[in-house]
Amino acid sequence: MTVQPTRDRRAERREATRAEILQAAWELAREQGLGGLSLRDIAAKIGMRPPSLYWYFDSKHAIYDAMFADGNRQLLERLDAVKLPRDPRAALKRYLGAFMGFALEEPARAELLFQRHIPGFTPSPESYALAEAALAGAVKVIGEAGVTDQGDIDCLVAMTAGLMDAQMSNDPGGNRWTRHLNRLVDLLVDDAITGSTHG
Amino acid sequence: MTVQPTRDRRAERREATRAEILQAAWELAREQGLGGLSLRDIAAKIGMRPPSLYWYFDSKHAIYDAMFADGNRQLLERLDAVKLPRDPRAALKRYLGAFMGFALEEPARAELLFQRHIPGFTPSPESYALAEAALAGAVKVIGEAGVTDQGDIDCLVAMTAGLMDAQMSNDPGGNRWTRHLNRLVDLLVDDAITGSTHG
DNA sequence: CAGGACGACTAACGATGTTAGATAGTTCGA
DNA sequence: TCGAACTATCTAACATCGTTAGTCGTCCTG
Repeated sequence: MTVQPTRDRRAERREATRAEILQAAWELAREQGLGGLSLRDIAAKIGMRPPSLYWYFDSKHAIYDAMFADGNRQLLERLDAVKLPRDPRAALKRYLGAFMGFALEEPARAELLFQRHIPGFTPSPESYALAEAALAGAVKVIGEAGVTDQGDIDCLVAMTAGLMDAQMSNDPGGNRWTRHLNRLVDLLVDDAITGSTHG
Repeated sequence: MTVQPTRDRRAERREATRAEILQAAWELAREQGLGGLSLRDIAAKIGMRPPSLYWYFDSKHAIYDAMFADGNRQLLERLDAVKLPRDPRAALKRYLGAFMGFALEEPARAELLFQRHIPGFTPSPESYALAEAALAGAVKVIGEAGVTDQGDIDCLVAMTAGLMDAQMSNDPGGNRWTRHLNRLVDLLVDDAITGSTHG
């Protein structure tokens, strides 16, 4: 009976190269925008020829998909690390604020995760599940703040996304829109709560 | 002394061909999405070879730019035609509702006008001025409803865009998000007004 | 040690936007 | 009226892109 190797060095190496490709892709996306990402540049950055990338990814979209999953994992990690105040309302503000901070700190990442910017790209179900997990986290905090009606939740989410989008598009690096987050959260949550008690 | 021609038939013909190109572009954008637009398809649709398009437009981006201007003119026309109720608040709701209706009735057009979807495309100053004119119209109606603070205006605009974006992305053809427009308008306008009177 | 999986390569394809250059047809001034 | 200039189209070609096919050495394994 042969001794089972405790590590699969080949798989480790393969995974390491995959990670290297993704890292190069992220760097290039940061440098020259998400749309200007080319397989040739990625390959060049890690000392490869473009076709070799196909050993690790099925297509360019597969790379985008891996980046999408990657970004959402970063988001989940960030949101998990947020220290939430006891007060549910304050917790909600902190949570959504962290979300916005995450989105704004890396435009290319936000472009991939929150805007539909790559023509023809749709996240795979597995990757999209990560995005839904992040949304589910938000819904949980929203619920703890007393907002449970789906319509009210939709409003909160859309409003947050609207602020984030306007901020990214029109005033990146500033706070012209983000500064209104807390006020709008109060407004919507108050209205949702009083509305629900009235039946 | 020569008789001045009352019409420049050549210029008319040229302008007609330009319009024909744009119409073909719109049709293709509707059929196969804004991103899937190719000069070859446009040329084929009007019985031309791709390079001939360059006699009428400097580049593919120039075609996008003309479409952007075109779409914004449609928007301005639509908004101008809206019959506004006397009541300023109702007028605002009607106005923003018309805006949303316009955006949702043709996804490809909305994609071009309101989302940043074409990599590397930025509207020319002249075309962008049209977009700003549309926004100025909204600001006017918002002001007549009693909202004059820039922050409050930003909130209203971002909220409307957020609803529209969510609606287009997640439930095209439905009203899951748009149905909240009037309620949110009331909410924001009320808050803006009471806030301003408090100094 | 032999065979197969791994991991890279070169060559090439089809599609894209775009440029260069030739060529008809049209207009207009000398 | 004739030739020059402009208009409007074409063909040929290029660079770039994502992608596929086929090849070759290397490493692990049975």
